Amino acid sequence: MTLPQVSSISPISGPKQSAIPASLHQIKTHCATCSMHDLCLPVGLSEADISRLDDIIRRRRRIKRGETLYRMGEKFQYLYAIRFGHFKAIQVESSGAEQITGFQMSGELLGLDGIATDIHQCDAIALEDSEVCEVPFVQLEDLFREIPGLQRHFHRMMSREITREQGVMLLLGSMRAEQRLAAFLLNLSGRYAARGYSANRFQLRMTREEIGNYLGLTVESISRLLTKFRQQDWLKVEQRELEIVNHDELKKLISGTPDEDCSNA
Amino acid sequence: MTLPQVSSISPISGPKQSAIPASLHQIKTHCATCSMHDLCLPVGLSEADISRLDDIIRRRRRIKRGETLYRMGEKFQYLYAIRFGHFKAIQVESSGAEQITGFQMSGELLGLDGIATDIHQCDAIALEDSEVCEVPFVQLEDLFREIPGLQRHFHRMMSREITREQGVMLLLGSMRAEQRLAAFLLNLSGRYAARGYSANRFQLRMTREEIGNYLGLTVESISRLLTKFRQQDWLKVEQRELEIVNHDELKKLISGTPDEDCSNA
DNA sequence: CGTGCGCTTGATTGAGCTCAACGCGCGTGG
DNA sequence: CCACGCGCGTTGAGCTCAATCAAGCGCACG
Repeated sequence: MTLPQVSSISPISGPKQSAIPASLHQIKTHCATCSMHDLCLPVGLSEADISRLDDIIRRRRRIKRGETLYRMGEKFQYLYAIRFGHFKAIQVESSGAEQITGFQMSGELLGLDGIATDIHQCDAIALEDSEVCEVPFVQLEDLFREIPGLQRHFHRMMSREITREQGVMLLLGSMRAEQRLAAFLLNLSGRYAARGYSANRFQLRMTREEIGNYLGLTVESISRLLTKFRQQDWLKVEQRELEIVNHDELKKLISGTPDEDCSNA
Repeated sequence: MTLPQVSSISPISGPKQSAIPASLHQIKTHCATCSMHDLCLPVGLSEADISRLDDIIRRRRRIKRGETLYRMGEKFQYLYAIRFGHFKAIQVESSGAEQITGFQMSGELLGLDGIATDIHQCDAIALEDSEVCEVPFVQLEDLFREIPGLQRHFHRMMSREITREQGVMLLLGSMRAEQRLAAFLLNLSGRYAARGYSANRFQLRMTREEIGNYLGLTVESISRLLTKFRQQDWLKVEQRELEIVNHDELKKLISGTPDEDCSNA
């Protein structure tokens, strides 16, 4: 029940907890002081508007590692903005096969899959102890009518999710194993960079199994590829600790067509 | 240069052109009389509200087979509601590799990928002579503030696009070739059924090449699989003409895990 | 101190790719 | 009118990349 340890993730620009009385912290969520502020919210939103948003976000939820935030088939009521932590979203097929459709991190939104039918279409599971803001969607939609900038921002976030998934389709549909893993690692790298963390050193929050599942590969393949990348001095890997040593080679690998000869044919 | 043969797709409930003066047809789009009405619009929208929507849709566009509706990199301004016809959306990679991320048909929306950055992220190409309504997005967002039901409906459509893509990720990430094709055919079947066409007999609007690209397989694989399905009497195929004979076997194939023994282990 | 999970590595297999040839229908031009 | 080329589809043969199967290691945790 303590305050989230925002300091532990140490964004480049730390929260400015300036003049807000401590007592208020317990009843308001304070988007204004959230470190993920500028990922969740449009730039230039007024103090007053932020406060109105705060007003409808009545609850924060802590989700421990391995726990589910919501499950497929449950009624959809809330969107969740991740304050800190990591999640995976998984789709379970009738046969029982699981497919991870995404890994979400702080500043990203969970629950968009539920809007279509008012029923969640996938499970969201915490990869580590995490915290989310619970945003009642009906009230959020009401607020859109009063804060056009917020509406626009929300549409952008949904659209970004659509294009993100299109990128994954490209990956799954037309890349070979090496390329998939390289693309995955660079994607993580970029997202950490956008959050003010190192683009080159970070911790994998998911197992090899989960990476493989996401990329349409097996654990063994992931393991072998990581070994290979390490041997080529493109990365350093030790358990979950990862360092990207040769960003460029990984990039080349992705865009490099199987037939390299087309460069000066 | 002839008119698209709307009659050839013969929806169950044809447009009711009742009492509207012919002259008006040229300046208004008339969602009310569009046969895709109930796919595009929320149920229970008032006449007045529909008319307001009509007012912002100033243009219909005809797109001939093979022409692009919009291209990656172009400025995003409009959403497009397909009145009739079929499109494919393709993502082009830096290396030049193409990936088809979806096939859209009448009553579906195109352009959602552009909202995030105001730049289209993929190409939309007509698979046959088609017609779309051009909806200026900025004005549509304004309208959302005044017609909550329309806002809600739009959010549902975006969310449906997200879950649709998640389904494709499941397909690409964890299904074998047979299952992918079966899932694809049943998906088409369901969508035609929802439009009042036959669920079991329809025409493929795309080449084998395009199907393969979409499913992460080669033309040859698609061809072989179609032959196989035909030999098992699950389908009849002749050129683009397709009839699903054994719906159930196809369904079983999809959900059937490779190891069948887990049913009563 | 065992037990299990996550990870790695090796050996083998096989699904789907690649390459190649061919057929068919259709439009185009001689 | 036929010849030709071309796009689309089919089929076969061989190969390859990643899956599967199998074994073992190390660390965390009861």
